[in-house]
Amino acid sequence: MKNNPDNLAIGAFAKSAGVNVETIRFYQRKGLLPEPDKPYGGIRRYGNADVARVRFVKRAQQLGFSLDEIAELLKLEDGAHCGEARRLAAHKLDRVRAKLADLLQMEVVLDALVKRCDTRRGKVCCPLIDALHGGSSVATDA
Amino acid sequence: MKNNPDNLAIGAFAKSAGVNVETIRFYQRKGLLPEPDKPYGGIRRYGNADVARVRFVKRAQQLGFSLDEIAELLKLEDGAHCGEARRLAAHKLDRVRAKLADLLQMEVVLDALVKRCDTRRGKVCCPLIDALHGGSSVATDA
DNA sequence: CTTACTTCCGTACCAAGCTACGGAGTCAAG
DNA sequence: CTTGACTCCGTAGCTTGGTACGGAAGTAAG
Ligand SMILES: [Zn+2]
Ligand SMILES: [Zn+2]
Ligand SMILES: [Zn+2]
Ligand SMILES: [Zn+2]
Repeated sequence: MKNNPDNLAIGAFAKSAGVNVETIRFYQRKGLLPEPDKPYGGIRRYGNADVARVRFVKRAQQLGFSLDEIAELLKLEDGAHCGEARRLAAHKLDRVRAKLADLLQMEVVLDALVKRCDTRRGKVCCPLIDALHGGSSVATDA
Repeated sequence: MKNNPDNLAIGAFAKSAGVNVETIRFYQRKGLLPEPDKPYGGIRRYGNADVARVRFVKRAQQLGFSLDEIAELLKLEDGAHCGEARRLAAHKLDRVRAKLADLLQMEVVLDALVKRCDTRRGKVCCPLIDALHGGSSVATDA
C-alpha cells in the first residue's frame, strides 16, 4: 500500500515528481495543484495525475513560463483550446526573443570590452573601466 | 546657485542622473554611492562626480552586472587595475553566454511548438499542451 | 505503548533592486 | 512669517519562486 503510485503521501509524491515537499505546498497555495480532501484527522493522498501535473509545470518552466502563466496553461490542459494555447506560447516566444536580443547585445559589448582590455593592458586607465565611465561606446550604439 | 551642477540637492541630482531619489538613497545604503557630509542641520549637496558614478552604475547594469559586482568595479574605478577588471568582465561574459544558450534552447523549442500548434490545429489534444504533458520532445532533447 | 518518522498548517525568511510612506526638519519665495 | 516644496531618516512593502521553522497531530514499526 505504501508504494502504490496512486496512493502517495506528500513526501513520496514530491519525490516522485522530483520536487521538494515545500514546493508542493507552495504550488497548492498558488492554486497550481489541487489539495485533495483528507479523511477526518488523516493525511492527504496523491496519485499519478498529480505527479503529471507537477511535471507539466516543470516542463513549462523550462520554456520560460512563469507560474502565473502556467496557471493559465493548466486551464487549457485538456488540449481542447489550441488557439488560446498557441496565443500564450507565441507571446512567450516574443518575450524570449526580446530577451535574447538584449543578451546578445550585452555579449557583443562585453566581448569587445574584454578584448580591448587585453590589447591595451598596462595603460593608466583600463579601457573597460573607461567605457563604463562613458569614455567609449558601451551602449546599444545603434 | 540652484542649478549649479556641482551643488545639487538630492532631487536635482537624481533627475540629473536619470534615476529616482529613492534609488539614490538605496545606492547609498548599499555603499555604491558615498553620502556627502551635511552641514549641521542642513541638507547634503552633490556634484558631477556623483552623477558620473550613478551613470557608471547604470551602464554596468546594462551589461548585466549586479549591484554587488558593480561595487567591485567601482573599487577599480581609477582604471589602474586592468587585470582585475578584465577578470570580472570575462566572468560576466561567460555567464551572459550561458544564459544566452539557455534562452536559445527555449526559443527553438517554443518556436517548434507554436508551429506545430499552427499546423495541427483542431485536433482534440493541442500538440503544444500535449508536449507539456510529456507527449513529445520538449526538453533539451540533445 | 513507545519511539521515530511524517504530515499539517501558519508564518517567516531569502535574493535583487528598488518603491513607498510617514513625520520631522530645512529652505526659498512671497 | 507663512506656505509649500523639498530633504532626512527609518522602516516597510513589492516581485518571483521557492525554503525554512516550529509545534501539534497522525502513522508505522518494534
Ligand atoms: Zn495547439
Ligand atoms: Zn577612467
Ligand atoms: Zn582593462
Ligand atoms: Zn494532452
